[in-house]
Amino acid sequence: MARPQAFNRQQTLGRAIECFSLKGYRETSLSDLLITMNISRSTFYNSFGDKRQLFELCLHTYAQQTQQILALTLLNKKLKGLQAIKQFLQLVLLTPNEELISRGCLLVNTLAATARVDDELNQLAKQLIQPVKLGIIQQLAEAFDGASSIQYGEWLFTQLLGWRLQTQIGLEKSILRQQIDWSLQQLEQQLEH
Amino acid sequence: MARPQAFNRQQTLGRAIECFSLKGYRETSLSDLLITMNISRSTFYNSFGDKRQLFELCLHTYAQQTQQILALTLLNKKLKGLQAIKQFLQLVLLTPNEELISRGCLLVNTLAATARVDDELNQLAKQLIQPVKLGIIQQLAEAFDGASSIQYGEWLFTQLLGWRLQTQIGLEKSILRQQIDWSLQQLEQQLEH
DNA sequence: CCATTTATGGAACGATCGGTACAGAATAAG
DNA sequence: CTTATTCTGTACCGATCGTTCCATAAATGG
Repeated sequence: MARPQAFNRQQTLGRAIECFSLKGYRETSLSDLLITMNISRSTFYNSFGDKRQLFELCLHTYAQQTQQILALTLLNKKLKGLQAIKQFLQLVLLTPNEELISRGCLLVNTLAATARVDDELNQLAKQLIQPVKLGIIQQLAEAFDGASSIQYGEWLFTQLLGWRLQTQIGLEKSILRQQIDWSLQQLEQQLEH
Repeated sequence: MARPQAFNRQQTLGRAIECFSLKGYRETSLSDLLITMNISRSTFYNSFGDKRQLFELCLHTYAQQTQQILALTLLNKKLKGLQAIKQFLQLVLLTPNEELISRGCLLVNTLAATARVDDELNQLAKQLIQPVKLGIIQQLAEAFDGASSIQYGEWLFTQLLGWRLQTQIGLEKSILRQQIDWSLQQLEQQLEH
């Protein structure tokens, strides 16, 4: 009865996520988005509301994808304790796609960029990244008592933020892998005592 | 023979650093700067060139201040090895000034904000923060062999980036102190072996 | 053909950005 | 006083920003 939608919404949204991950919310102009998403100005506003609505949609979508990686590793139950965490970190930080690495994490980038600039987006990003921290803590709870798992989880989460920043700056992959191994090795030593 | 400069250049520059530390280079508008620095538009351009020149001056000035903290702790030689590093981290991350903490580090903020957006500023920030990493490595060299001190230094530097981001997001000071202690404790354990 | 919906292109909007130009008042030393 | 320099206020520039509107073409089903 009517003309069907010509573009793939999922794919177009993915391109927007790439765009925002590269430059962040403010630094990404509408022109950047239109070119990357390959749609017209009119179609953009008809299909995604406006720039901010699209960005929030990207945050939610990206967070959902991250949640899936969490489910594949931490909540898998096939990998035990620290081994699951190591695989999660490697999967998230050492993805074979070179661009994915240098592009950084949309949530962490947004956290850093919106602090004291855009409270609303900052709160949203903080909320959406919470499951990652909780997932790590929950996984650590298999090996440590409650207090320790929280402490070690927060400690690992801090390092995750640092690694995310390092990948953006261009730390060599081999060193990154080395650091991940070493950090988890420290936790393993705590297990033995 | 002529009218003297009315404003304190050092102090005005310090306010500009606060401004840029809060919002970053791009998000800080000229109006923000003029209000915070409390000078007129004309004086601004007469005394500091333009926005970018001022920002680069701020980066250099801030780096120099950081260098002084480095000199007071790491290069002091009164504090040995890990103890000096711990004091440096505490001094840099747990400064009593509440605003200083939540404001974050100008260099790290710039590193994160300019990646893939402004290569020139990114390179400059990367170059100016290098002495911090090297200082840590150099200090570690008192206790470890060359390869290990580099590895552990890079590891600590990554965590420094993470802690910087956490302070921006609002991690509790007590937890931050706890994490610093624990990370250095891990290094001490390496010493005993 | 008609109606409906999706697409596109272009023009224009107000706002803000960084930066410039200029006229004039203030403060110094000769 | 004159001269030199510093400051301020204001008006303006071109560029870019996100956004809205409108006219119109394209693709579907009845």
